[in-house]
Amino acid sequence: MDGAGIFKTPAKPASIKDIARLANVSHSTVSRALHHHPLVNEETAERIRKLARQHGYRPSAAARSLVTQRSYTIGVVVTSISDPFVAGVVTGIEEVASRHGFSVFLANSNADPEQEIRVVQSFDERRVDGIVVTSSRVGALYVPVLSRRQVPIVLLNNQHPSEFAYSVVIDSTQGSLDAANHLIDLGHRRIAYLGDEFGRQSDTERLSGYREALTQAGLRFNRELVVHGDGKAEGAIRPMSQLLAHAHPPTAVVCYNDMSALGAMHQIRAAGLRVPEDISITGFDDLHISQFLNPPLTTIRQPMPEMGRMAMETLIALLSGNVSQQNILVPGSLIVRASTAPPKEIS
Amino acid sequence: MDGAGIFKTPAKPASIKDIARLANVSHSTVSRALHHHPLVNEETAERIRKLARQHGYRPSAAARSLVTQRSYTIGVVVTSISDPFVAGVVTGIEEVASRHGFSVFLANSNADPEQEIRVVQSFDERRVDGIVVTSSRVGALYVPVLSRRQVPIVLLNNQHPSEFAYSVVIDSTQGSLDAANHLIDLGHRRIAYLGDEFGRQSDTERLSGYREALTQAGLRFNRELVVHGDGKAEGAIRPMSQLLAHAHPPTAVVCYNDMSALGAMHQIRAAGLRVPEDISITGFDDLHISQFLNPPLTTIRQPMPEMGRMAMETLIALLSGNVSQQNILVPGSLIVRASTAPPKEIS
DNA sequence: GTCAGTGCTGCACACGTGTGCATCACGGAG
DNA sequence: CTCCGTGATGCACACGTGTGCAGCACTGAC
Repeated sequence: MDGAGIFKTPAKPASIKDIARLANVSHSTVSRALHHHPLVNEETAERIRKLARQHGYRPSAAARSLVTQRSYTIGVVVTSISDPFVAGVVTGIEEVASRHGFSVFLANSNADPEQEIRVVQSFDERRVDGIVVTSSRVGALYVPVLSRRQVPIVLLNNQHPSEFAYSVVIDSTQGSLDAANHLIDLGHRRIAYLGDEFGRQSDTERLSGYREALTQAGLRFNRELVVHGDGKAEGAIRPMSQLLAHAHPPTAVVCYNDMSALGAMHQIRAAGLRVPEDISITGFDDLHISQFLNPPLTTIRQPMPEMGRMAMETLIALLSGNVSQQNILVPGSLIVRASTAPPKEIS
Repeated sequence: MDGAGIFKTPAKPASIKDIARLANVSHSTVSRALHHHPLVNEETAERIRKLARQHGYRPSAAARSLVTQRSYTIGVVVTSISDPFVAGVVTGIEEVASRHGFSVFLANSNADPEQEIRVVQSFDERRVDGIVVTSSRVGALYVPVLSRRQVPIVLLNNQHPSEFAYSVVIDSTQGSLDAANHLIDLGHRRIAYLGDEFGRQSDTERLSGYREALTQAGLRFNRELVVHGDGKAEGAIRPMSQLLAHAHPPTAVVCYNDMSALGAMHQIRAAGLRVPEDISITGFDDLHISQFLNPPLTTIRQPMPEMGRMAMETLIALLSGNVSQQNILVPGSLIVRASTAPPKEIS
């Protein structure tokens, strides 16, 4: 917050002028030599480059970006990097960014609007060339920044889809429908949905996918079988025990994501029941750990790094002036594992 | 890699001179007004600040850092942000950094020396005020940067501890000793160690902690019960099946970390055995998911965000010229859960 | 009326880099 | 010898901000 205080002065790095002095030329010539400008004599250029190498000269990105009006940095806002889904996405973003010479600023918002404002302000001062936002719940805050400077913003699995032009989004509806259909195919008739009360857009879509599957199969939609957690494992405990306390508990649960599924399974075991013998469970994400769970989790895979890559590539396309597909809808894929099985009895 | 190409020019943000023109003063006065310099008339200062607010003026960090010789950025190098341990640490780092007005550059090295060099070079060009490195295997690469510029570097759970002055490290030896002692107290006599072939320093320490526990308990150390994975779940499959194929399989396994334990448990079940009835398992880290596993994992907790916070606070202390404790050894704590139990029979 | 003091403001430079334009040396053609 | 083209280099400015120092207007004391 303050950043003030007495600072120990580090050794000043070599500047372009230092190299120029050593080579007995002007700093312009050094600049051109390092950029392989054709107008510089090849011999002197090589001599300059050698000197620069020897003295470990690194051009100051700050000075350069001051004149070029381009920082070659992007800002990434996430709710929490501890969220494994987010981490997977950021991996993809960073990979593409680094390959194209961009550095990435990472900032957590903790889903706190005030913090999110501060983050955007700092990105603004840093003059980032673009911004990627994952799973934000406060999309509206970006409008001022977007309109004042023309910084391209790409939203990834955002909760306010219509607000912005560019986005990468998983097909939640279809994924959830696939998960529910899988359970129906196995013979389940009483299927619950365990959602995320904070997942404004995605929760709505996943709920409607689940609902559509029921409708298509001629099953009636039961409000009592819809409960909500917070998208985390611990948050699934209460809603799951709520389902278990029901007079006719479900034989299967479609969970908002893998972490919710993890918490749900934990609570099912705590109640002395087994997965999938007593209750089948599906997740959403296919986190790396999900295949190693006991039982391994049936889920809808989101290609997280790939989605991150797409977001960053969209950003780069925008920065290059290329027209880019505005809204990318990414299909999920059903991964069947051992957490789902036919129900014990016809209920 | 290139970063070149035709760029769409975004709207140029308001500069300090624009505000100066609007306020009919020189840019110096604007600068002073915004910094609440006492020599500026309070009325005009307020007028200037209002104008700046209205026009959404944000000072350019690049220009500022050019003259102040301070970027208020730090670089964080990690092997992979997808690693949940790393993500936990970065959360702590980012929290403290943001609170002190620092922005953080995040870069993955993928444990690739070449990539790590590129990362350090880019941090160098960005003139970061400090660097945090987590779990690096290639510490020696930082020496050139460290010596040329005087950029403070803090290493977190690094594998080359003696190379640098400042570090935050978990007490691996004691943690591993605690885990092994816990198993011995439960009555286990044939205890295996499943390590990480890449964890140069930490693996050595955890192995020696395990070994010391055996010695103290009067148990003989058996080379055949020491196997190595790669610190990831899938990497634990092969060494674990190796242990299971042994003529006298162990009744308990001390694992290098939670992810290895996850893979080991998976393989144990694949062999038709149960945890903890047939084999007890301990981990190291206490990842967020570990409490929700089936069975919940007994492990040594590393306070990941806290360690990240300590690393960043060390950095800030160094930047403020305060002397700081050079090497912080963080104690782990044994968390007993259901993956450990007394052995079935006396072996 | 002069002078010192005070309160405020602008000038001018610095930070490190990129680049349009002028300049310079040189060589060849007329 | 003059003229002009060519290849290489430097000058000078710009980018946006911070700051030492000079300078201004005004006030009050003598």
